[in-house]
This record gives sequence, structure tokens and C-alpha cells, in this order.
Amino acid sequence: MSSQETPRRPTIADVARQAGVATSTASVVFSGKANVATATRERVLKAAAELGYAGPDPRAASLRRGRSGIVAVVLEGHLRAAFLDPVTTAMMDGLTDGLADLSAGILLMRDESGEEGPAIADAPVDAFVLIGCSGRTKASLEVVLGRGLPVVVIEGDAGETVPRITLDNTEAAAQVARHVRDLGHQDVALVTLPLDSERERLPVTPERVANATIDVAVHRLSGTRQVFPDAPAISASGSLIDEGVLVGRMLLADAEKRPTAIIAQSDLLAVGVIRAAEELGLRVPEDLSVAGFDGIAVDGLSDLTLTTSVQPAVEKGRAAGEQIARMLRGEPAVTQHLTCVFRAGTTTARAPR
Amino acid sequence: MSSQETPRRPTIADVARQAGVATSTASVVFSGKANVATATRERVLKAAAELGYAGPDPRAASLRRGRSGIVAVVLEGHLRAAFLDPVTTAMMDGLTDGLADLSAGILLMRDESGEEGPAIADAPVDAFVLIGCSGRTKASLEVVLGRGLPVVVIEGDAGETVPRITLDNTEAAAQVARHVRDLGHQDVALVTLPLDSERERLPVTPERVANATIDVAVHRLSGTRQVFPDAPAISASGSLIDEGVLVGRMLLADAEKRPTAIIAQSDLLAVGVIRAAEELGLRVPEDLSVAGFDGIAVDGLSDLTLTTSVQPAVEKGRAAGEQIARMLRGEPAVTQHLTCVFRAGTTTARAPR
DNA sequence: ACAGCCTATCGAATCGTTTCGACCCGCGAG
DNA sequence: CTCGCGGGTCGAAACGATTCGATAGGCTGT
Repeated sequence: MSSQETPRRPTIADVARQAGVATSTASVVFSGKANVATATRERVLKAAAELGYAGPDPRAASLRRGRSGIVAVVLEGHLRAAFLDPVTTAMMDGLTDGLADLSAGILLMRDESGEEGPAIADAPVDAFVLIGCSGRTKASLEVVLGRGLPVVVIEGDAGETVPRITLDNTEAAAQVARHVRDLGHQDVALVTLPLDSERERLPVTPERVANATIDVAVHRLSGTRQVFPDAPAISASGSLIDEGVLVGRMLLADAEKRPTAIIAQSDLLAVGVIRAAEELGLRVPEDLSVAGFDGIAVDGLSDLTLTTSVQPAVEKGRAAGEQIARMLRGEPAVTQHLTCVFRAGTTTARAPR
Repeated sequence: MSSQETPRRPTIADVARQAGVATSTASVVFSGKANVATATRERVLKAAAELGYAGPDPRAASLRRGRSGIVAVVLEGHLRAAFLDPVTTAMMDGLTDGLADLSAGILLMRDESGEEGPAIADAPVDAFVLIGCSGRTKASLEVVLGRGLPVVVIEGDAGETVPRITLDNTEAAAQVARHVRDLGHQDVALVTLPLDSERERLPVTPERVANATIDVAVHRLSGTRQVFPDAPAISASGSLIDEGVLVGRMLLADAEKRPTAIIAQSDLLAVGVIRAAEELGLRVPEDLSVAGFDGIAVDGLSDLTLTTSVQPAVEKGRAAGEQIARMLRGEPAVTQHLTCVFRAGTTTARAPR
């Protein structure tokens, strides 16, 4: 057992020894938490370079500190879907912003942990952002609260005790509907977001609404129904232009009893509906009025601007990030209620008589 | 010092004490790494419930294990941009797939750590995926290699020693160009992706190419130039439809010397060019042929299908994920070379005489 | 010249697990 | 009847850092 080599990575203790200082001093050199004489610092740095030490092990640091510098964002369903939805991406954007002064990383997770990875239960994160509270998300919420970590729920009905970022979906949807009604429309059809994780493209029935788990869809629907209680509705299987086209075709198929206006629960769906209408030779807005929801920048609309309710998507994320930041600072977090702004566009017009 | 309450979270040691077993035994109950008598297990679980213990602290566990179960994905530039790019989102999708059996989380990071968060240097992750090697990414690569963590580079020129996922960008671009040339086009203009992190919308000069840091753009350009050495080119500021429109207008502005074909380095840019052409009353493909790159599903093209080179975006991500998984298992990782498939669409036609 | 104060450094405790080797005990085989 | 084996449990040593209180000089003010 002569020169038995130990190819394990050097630790800060090795560096300290090599530099002839205490490990605590070496630690301080790297963290910069206290003053260190320039000469000492350089000695430590030199030793680190010689040993190929690349800085403190984040795992050990996070154990000792009690912080990992990571915030988990729990999305519902396939990650790809999240990336595809402009509202979600805008929100993520705002979130990075709101989290900026924490300089925290963002850990993407799905809430469908199901049987596989115990993911959410033991991810080394400092806080959670839960998005769109479905049934599954409620389960996730339990777990997170059990772990005693800060959590913010975006657009989901967690209890009163959990800080949330909410949107006036119901009122905003009602506002869109009133605009359509005021234009004289009476035959109105609706396109909703998925109602539950089944995500089926199906007519909306009272039973389905009663069992729905996706609050956003339910709330917007209820707002619209305040104005058009009996409007037929079809739930889309996702917020996609192509889905809008499919549902649009369904709603417009029967030339006899075609609605004069279609209100969609997302801009992407609305664009799809417009496209379906154009396929059928209908003019928007002369023959058919179409309204959306979200207020995203969507292209492929030629000269039209969509009538919609503009939701503060980026702001949603930023607000969530800020609340997280506050909680991590030990301050109490509050629920923030954000509001949408109605925007009259050129895709809605007076109803044809 | 009577009943001094300690409101700190219970540890596994507390649980063990409460259950009257050794902490090692309690640990095993939670990790399931060894056999535990049913009676004992239940005693431990009961104690945990009583104390409100929510399972082992992931930070401590990851220190001890040397694994955190997180893989970092380093993107270039603003996260929002990443979410907006269909190729990137598809790749992320594949990545989650390839990483699936690790049940690892995905930590999103930007490589522009700059002065702020030391992000990449001390994120508690097990491995890195670097995407699109710009100059900054090369710096990131240094750091990561210094930490001795597994890393895969997607479409970037890391050294030979780093496992990479590469694409035959040059050859694929040449193939598109040959198709266009074979249709008789001689006046061809190009729209490139950003050449560097400045992302300026500017004519491409030899100097700019020489200083370019974004390899994808350079490679595709060189492929195209194999066929059209002198074609004028303008670099877009991003892969966006709107950018394509802007650049398209620039290229088509002068009715006198309009190209008969435009080759764009991404499908989104190509769609933008088509839109710009339509604005000017040009018919595609009769008056102007347009080709793209990527092969994404892009809508807003009415009946046309884009002539393009279909890149295996999802596969790129999956391959990266698989390599990471292998390295984490201790197996050697290999560089994988993926290829694009040319797809002739209806946006290119014989050159008008 | 002395009390007092900073500053730079050091030691040692701690963060909460996991894991490895030892140990005990009961049981089947010889 | 004894030996060996294996399941179940225990102790204690890592894992690699951070941080707090203590210490030793060097300096200022009087």
C-alpha cells in the first residue's frame, strides 16, 4: 500500500490543507461571506487550481444552507404541451423575471407523478409553483404542504390558506359574451378548453361540467353562460389552432342552424375557428363573429385583430415569482388577483339579420 | 429551560427515536433498500405520521448519495425565446423522453449567467445538456467539465472528447440548395438564423461569418453556399415568422432585381418570407420559390406545404437524454450523428424565365 | 504605554441522510 | 447437538460544506 492513489474529487478541506489554511477560511474565500487577506485568498485559489477543485459541492452547500436555489414549476400533463401554449410560455417568462433576484433555477416537473418517479415528493427544491389546479394538482399540493415548503398556486382553487395568483376568468368571459350579445347575436356557440384530464373533444353537458377538474375552463364557461345560458358548447382537446379548426368544423357543419357567433376560450382556438369558417367560405366577421381569450400575439390572421380578453400572462408568472421570493425571505405571501382587459377587435361585428 | 419547544422540522432521527428503532432502520424503511420486518416498518411509519415527518430531506439525501436526480438544460438566451421555438420545444419533449427511466427533473438554465447568479457553476445537478454552442456556451462547457459532470452537447462544436448530438446541417442545407438550383433558379437570396448573440438583422458579410458564434447558422450557410457561392444573405434576429416577414420585405423590396427563390434557414422564417411575398402580390411558388429548414408543423400556409429539410428535433432531445442516462449509469457515451431528410413541398417550382 | 477594537484566521459543531460492517438470533442441515 | 447461514437491526462513519464563537495580532486614541 505505497502510493495508493485516491482519484476522488478534491474537497474544500484538501484545498485548505494544500494552502495551509483552515477549511473555514477556504470556504470563505469561495463564498465571499467575510474578509480575507488578499495574500491568503490567492494562496487558496492557487491551491484550488493545482488540485483541480472547481468550487464547493452544491449538494453539500445546499444541505448546510438549507437552500438549494431551485424552484419547482409543476405543470399539468406533458411538458411538450406546456411549451406549445403561448400563455404558459409567457407565464414562464414572467416567472423567471419575478424570481430574478433569487437567481434561482427553474425545475420543470409534471404533476402526473403517478407510479413512477417520486419526483415531487423528493425534489431538492426551495419552493413550488403549481399551475392550473386539476385533481392531480390537489394531490401534489398536499405533498408539498406536507413538506412544509413555500408554494404558490396559479389559477387553481387551493384553499384560502395557500397564496394564489388568480384571474377574473368568469367576469372577463362574461364581458366578452356581453360584447357579442350587444352586437345582436343570439345564436352563439362556444368552444371550451379541456374540462378534465381526459381532454376529449365532445359536446359539453351539465354532467361533464359537474365533473370537470380544470377550473379555468369551468370559470370561463360559467362567465359566458351568465350571458348565453343555453349556448351549445364543445370542449376542445387542447389549446391549439388545429383543435380550433376541428371544433369549428363541427359547429359550422350544419348550414341550416349555424351560429352567428362563436366564442372560444382561447385565442388559438379562435384562430382555428376562423380558419374553419374560411374553409367553408364564410366571411369573418360579416357572416360569423369570432371571439377568443388570452390576448396573445397570434399570427396567421391577415388583417384581422381578434376580439378577445387580454390576460396578463407574463404578469401572472412574475407575480408568482415575487410571492415565492417573499416567502423565501420570510415575509408573508398574499393572494394576488389579476384582471383581464377586454379588447374589441375586428373579428366580431353586428349579427346578420 | 423547562419545556423549551423546538419547532424545527422532525428528522429521520426523531422518527427513529419515537419508533424505538435505530435511525438506520428508519432510513431503510423509507428507501426500501433492505428488508424490514413488517411490524417494524409499521411502527416507523406510525411514528412518522405522528411527528408529521414527510420523508427524508432531499438535500441531505443527495449529498450522501452523490446524486440529486436533476439534469440541467442550458439554453442560450432568454428562456422565452426557447419556449417560442418549435424546434427547441420538440427537442425538450424528446429529452424528457430520453431521460424518462432516470425519472430525473429538468432544470432550465440560461448560459448568460454573466455577472448575476453563479447558476451553472453551482447548481446541484447530476449532468448537463448544453444546446447550441455559442461562445458563451463554450465558457459554460469549461465550467461543467471542470466540475467533472457528465455533459452532452447538442449541435455545438465541443471538442472531440465531449459526447455530442450533431446534425448534418451542412449537407442538408446543400441538398435544399441543389433542389432549388435543379429547378433552374439562379437569382437566389438567403435568410439566415442569427449569426451571433448580437442577433442583428443585417446583410451577411464575410467578416460577420468569420466572427459568427452560432454554429448552426454557419453550417447551414456553408452548405447553401456550396451551391450558390455568391447568393446575397441577410441574417434574421431570430427564428420567428415576423422576422421572416421583415427580412422578406428587405429582399423583395427592389422589384428590379428580385430573386426568383429565397432559401431560409428555418421554417418559421420561410413562412414569414412567403407572407411578405403575398403582401407584395407575388405568387408562391409561381413568382417566387421559398424553401425552409426544420420540417416543423407550421400553420398559416393555407394549401402549401413547405419545401424544407426535416430535422429529427424530437430525436435530438431523446438521443441526448439517452446519452446522459448512459453516462449516469457509468457506461461510456458516444457522439451521435443525426441526419435530416429533404422534403420537396409545393413552395418551390421551376424558375420563371 | 495601555486599554480597547478591528480584522483575519481558526476550530469545532452541525446540516440530515445513507451505507457498511458488525451483531444477534433462530433455523435447517449434517 | 453443533455449525453455518441469513434475515433483521444497530452504531458509527462518511458525505462536503457553512458558520459561529473564540483567538491572536496590529492599530488607534489618549
